[in-house]
Amino acid sequence: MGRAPCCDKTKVKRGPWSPDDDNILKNYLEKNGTAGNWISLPQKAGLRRCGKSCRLRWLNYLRPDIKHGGFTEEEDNIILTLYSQIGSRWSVIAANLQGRTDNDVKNHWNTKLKKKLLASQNINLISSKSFTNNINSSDFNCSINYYGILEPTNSVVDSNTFTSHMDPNLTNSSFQFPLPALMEIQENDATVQEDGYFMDFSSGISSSYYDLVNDFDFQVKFIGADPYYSSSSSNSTLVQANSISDFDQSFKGFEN
DNA sequence: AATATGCTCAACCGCAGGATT
DNA sequence: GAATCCTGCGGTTGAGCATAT
Repeated sequence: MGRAPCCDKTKVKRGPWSPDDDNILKNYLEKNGTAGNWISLPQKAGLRRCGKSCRLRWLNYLRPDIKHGGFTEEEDNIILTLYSQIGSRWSVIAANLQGRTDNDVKNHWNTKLKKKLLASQNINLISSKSFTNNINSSDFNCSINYYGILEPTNSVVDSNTFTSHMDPNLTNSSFQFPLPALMEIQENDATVQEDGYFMDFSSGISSSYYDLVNDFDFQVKFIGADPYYSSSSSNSTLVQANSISDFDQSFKGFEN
């Protein structure tokens, strides 16, 4: 049995808000506030709307301090910087922009900034730098080198994010850098219990999970533009492998 | 002018987690 | 400590508009 719905969908109005609905909600909130309960608010205010819908309408549109209209260059830069640091934590990013909501920032990112970033990557790839990360702990020793192969390209990788998750019980590393379409990954002397690797080419995100039983030493190369790339996320391709040989098999065709 | 395609953004959904009972 | 309620969040959807063919 699933979770009970927050309201009876057959008895509430859905879809776009009318100016009348907006006025009722705005007037009620200005007089009474939420009284700490959005769920009962629509009934008290005389609105045939779900409480969650009222909350969203107020926070994203009706609040007096909301800034409507296009984003400035400065705001774009803040979003790009924060996204590169913390990823899609839109509420945190929005909190750094006066009068912007998480929904606004998210929409702006999805429709404008992502494309802007990708366009800039195609130029910046020429100046990509190699990336090295070393992780050490008493039980775990792993050296990872990521080499960006510096070559201009028109191919697009749909993210600038490459994330590697170490065994969370020991250490955890997450880092991001411009992901070149041509790159070489070399991983040596990691200790593995359960091999699990996946690459999601629609997002450009790759993860590898390490545990602690078997030693291994391997090198993975994928060279060439990503043939799995699709501009539509609904057509995303997930390549999954349970072993290094499976993983290598998945990359046949990348290699020269 | 008609139709197809792409883009934007408001709104919805389900889930996680904190608060309350 | 368990169950329930409520809020806040990020992902997704789809109507309406703009642009291309």
